[in-house]
Amino acid sequence: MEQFEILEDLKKGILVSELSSQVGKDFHQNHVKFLYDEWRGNRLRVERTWGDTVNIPISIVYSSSECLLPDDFIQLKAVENIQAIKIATWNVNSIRVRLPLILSWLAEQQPDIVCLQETKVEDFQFPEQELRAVGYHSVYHGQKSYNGVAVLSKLPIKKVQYGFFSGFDAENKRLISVEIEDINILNVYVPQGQTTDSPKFQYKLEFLENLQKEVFSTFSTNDNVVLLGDINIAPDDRDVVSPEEMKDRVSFHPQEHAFLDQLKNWGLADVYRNFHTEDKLYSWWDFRTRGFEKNEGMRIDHIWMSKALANRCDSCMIDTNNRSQSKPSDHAPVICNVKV
DNA sequence: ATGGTCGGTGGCCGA
Repeated sequence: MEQFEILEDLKKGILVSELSSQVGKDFHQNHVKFLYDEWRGNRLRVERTWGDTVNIPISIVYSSSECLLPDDFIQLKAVENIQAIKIATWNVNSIRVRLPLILSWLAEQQPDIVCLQETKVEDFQFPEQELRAVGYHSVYHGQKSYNGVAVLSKLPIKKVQYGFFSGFDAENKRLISVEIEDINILNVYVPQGQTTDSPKFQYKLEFLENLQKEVFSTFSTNDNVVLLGDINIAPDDRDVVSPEEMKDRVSFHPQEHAFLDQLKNWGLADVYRNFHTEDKLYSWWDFRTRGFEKNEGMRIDHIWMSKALANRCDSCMIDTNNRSQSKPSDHAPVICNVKV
């Protein structure tokens, strides 16, 4: 995306006219949209000097009636001013139905980065305008009816990777990766798997193998890596209602646990467990059995972080509040805080 | 409780 190329100039600070002539004829909608997003989100400083006689620049706060002028000096606010980055993951089970709940949740929680799964919309139907109006950039990778992943961010998104680097499973939109600040995030919706005797379970295992390859071959253990999303695996006995009943079943199968062990061995940590060690703390509850009312569910939505990042993470919680509101998702958001 | 409830689609599927 073209706007990433102007980030360095914007960090140093530049006149709108200079930026425009530097970029040349490619200075079009994308750049302008990006600048206004940053300004609206209070991440862009706009200094205006009126005429030649009065040389004291005035800081212009965004409003819907304001425009950027050629003589405005603009600068992205320094990263040092941000003390922490709040990152969330949430399987929303249709972004169209969930949008009102998502908007009220964004206003309440003010996360910096939100990774969504099961958006269930094609890209042309993604509610980009509504999210931009409340200060979020979005990148999305969707399809009709099923799957679909997206990342919302208050901070500029430096790079986007749609799907697997290898091209695996291109027809299912279950993975989107982004680079924001110094953090590489892989947002994934792992296949559910149905039952262990189903071909869908074989697909799940194949998907996990490819996901592992994606992480291990793209990054080194020293990189700031976050693998998060609807992982569709309950890691241990504490994460299901009955370990005995779940033994060898889908979402609790030894082959799925082997995948999580490999993540651990490579150097990733399920950060939720750094802060909460009790059992029966779930992130998903079955609609059909009215699981939420009985607190019968599974903890299948996780945030896995490489060592350096996990050390910067000072909290992680499952936000069950909005699960009690009208039209909830069957998943609750998982939110963590990463110090800068 | 081997059902139940959601969401999306198009005349049943996936979770």
